[in-house]
Amino acid sequence: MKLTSKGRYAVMALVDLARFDSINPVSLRDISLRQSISLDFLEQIFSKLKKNNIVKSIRGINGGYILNKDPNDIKLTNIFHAVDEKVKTVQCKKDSKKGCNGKATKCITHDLWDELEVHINTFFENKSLQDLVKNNRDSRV
Amino acid sequence: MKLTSKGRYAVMALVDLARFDSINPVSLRDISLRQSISLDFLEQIFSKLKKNNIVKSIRGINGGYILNKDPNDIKLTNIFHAVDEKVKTVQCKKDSKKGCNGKATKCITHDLWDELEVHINTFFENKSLQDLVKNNRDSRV
DNA sequence: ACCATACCTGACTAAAACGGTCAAGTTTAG
DNA sequence: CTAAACTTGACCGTTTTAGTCAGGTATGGT
Ligand code: FES
Ligand code: FES
Repeated sequence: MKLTSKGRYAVMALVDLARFDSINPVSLRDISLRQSISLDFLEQIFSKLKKNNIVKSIRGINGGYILNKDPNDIKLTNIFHAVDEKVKTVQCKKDSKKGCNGKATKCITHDLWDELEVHINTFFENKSLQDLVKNNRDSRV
Repeated sequence: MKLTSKGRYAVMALVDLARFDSINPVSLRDISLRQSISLDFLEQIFSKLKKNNIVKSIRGINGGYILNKDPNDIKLTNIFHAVDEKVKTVQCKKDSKKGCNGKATKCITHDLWDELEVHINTFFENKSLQDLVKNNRDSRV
């Protein structure tokens, strides 16, 4: 299971973006300053977000990024997937017939981790960017 | 968030132990062989489990470990806590007034991670060792 | 035309975490 | 008295993390 800074920052940056992009594109510099995230790191992250069609870029002066979809249609799952944070709790390869112990049968705890995986993914699938923006409406930076 | 081999092995080993400890203490050697876990690593893990009163040790020949509580009373939460796998999704210190960004206010995604933390912990609190043993009754190694 | 702004790309790296191993015990049953 | 099993703590190679650095390229405002 992975939940690292990359994923955390991705979500943070997108919430920021969603709140400010209504008028103009938002530059990474602004996000960097507002959220205290390294600019270089943000560029790395947004490169991936762009490849996954979550944001669009506008180059040149006054350029920046804008969302490529409705915030309601951007689920946390999508974001994590874009930045390669996989919620993977089982150790074995899902399709393989072998267990994580190298034996022919699944290990003694396989079902448990699988259940947990579903549990967590459900959480991420039910949360959209819009939900997060809504919760932050009153506490503007 | 952490979910590493140590936690996984701890659960795996305890399920194994729970299934075999009815008659005699179970030696780590046996668990090691049955579950394909390094013996040295198991010793490290069981040392912690013992400190947290989850298992008892019986020294000498024919010794081994036995559970220190009813399998129904051993929740996964307890196991993870014992081996220092903390389900910690927020980045900031909970009690601190400062956010993970160093600012005075909580970061824009703090509530989200907090909610996730509760979501996962609930899962672990509702699962006991007994539940896992039950599910493996039919598929004996 | 120019140039500042902002996106874009890839290589690089210090530090931490992971997944153990190794060594040197101590305790107890048989 | 000795072998089996627990006990403790140091150690370490590899991988991942969380960025940094260095150089681009595109574009629009003046
Ligand atoms: S996690 Fe799938 S076999 Fe162990
Ligand atoms: S996670 Fe608590 S302030 Fe960011």
